[in-house]
Amino acid sequence: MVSSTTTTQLRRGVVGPCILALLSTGPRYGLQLVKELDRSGQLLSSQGTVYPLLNRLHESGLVSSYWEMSDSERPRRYYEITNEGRRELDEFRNDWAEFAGAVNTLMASTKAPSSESESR
Amino acid sequence: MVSSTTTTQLRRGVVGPCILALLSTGPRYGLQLVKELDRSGQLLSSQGTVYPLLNRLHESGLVSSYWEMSDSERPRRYYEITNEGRRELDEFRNDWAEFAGAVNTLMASTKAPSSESESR
DNA sequence: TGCCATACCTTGCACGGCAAGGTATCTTCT
DNA sequence: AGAAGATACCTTGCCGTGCAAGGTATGGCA
Repeated sequence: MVSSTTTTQLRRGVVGPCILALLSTGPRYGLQLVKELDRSGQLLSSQGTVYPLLNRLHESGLVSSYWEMSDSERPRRYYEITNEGRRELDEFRNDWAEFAGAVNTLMASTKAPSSESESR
Repeated sequence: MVSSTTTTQLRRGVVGPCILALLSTGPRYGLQLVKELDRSGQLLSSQGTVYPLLNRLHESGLVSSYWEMSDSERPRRYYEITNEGRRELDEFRNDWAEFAGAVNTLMASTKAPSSESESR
């Protein structure tokens, strides 16, 4: 609040699941995730978020990783979602839907009067 | 993540605006806000969130307050939204819509295949 | 040789929600 | 009268997470 970074606060607890979501469609390496998240709207602003996060996800067993050594490119560390990761992701989708629904409801129900015909 | 309190993280940056939203329909006192938020879904779990938050909102000039002394009831401190508070609230609504939209898009676009017909 | 881009990673800060604890007053029950 | 509970206020200290800033290494290109 007040701070310029309203969205930074909103991101809390969301970036991890977003990464899981991306990984659920296929493996990626760190920088790639940064770029994709960056492109997906306001979901990320720095590498300093992603690498520690990937470590945490790894330690929690939600993702696994492997190095890909090519002799023509930088070595890359790819991450893959695990089954447990998929379970977490599903759970998040539920939590998120419920939470966002609650916020939307509150925001809508307190909105300036125009022609209310609220249900609920 | 991993922690039992996924929603706690989601609440970050949202509770303040929710309070502003409630206040935008009329003044309330602390405990009342706690109860209303509690009832509005998963938006709050403790008084320890609300009172410090109200202080911050007050210091930032987003709300004002006055004491209501009744000889038949506990003294209550009522909070009212200020014009600046309304501005903040509007801004939040935009930020939130955009952010939630980004999350929803990502979550939807990575969802299990059933019969994709993505636009965008 | 120097420089940029790509890739990895760490450190320390700041912020906000939360549990736990604390005070005071009024009512109700025994 | 004394205890218990409800209602109202408030503070303190912890913890997780995102972020800026900084740091390393290697390949390509001029």
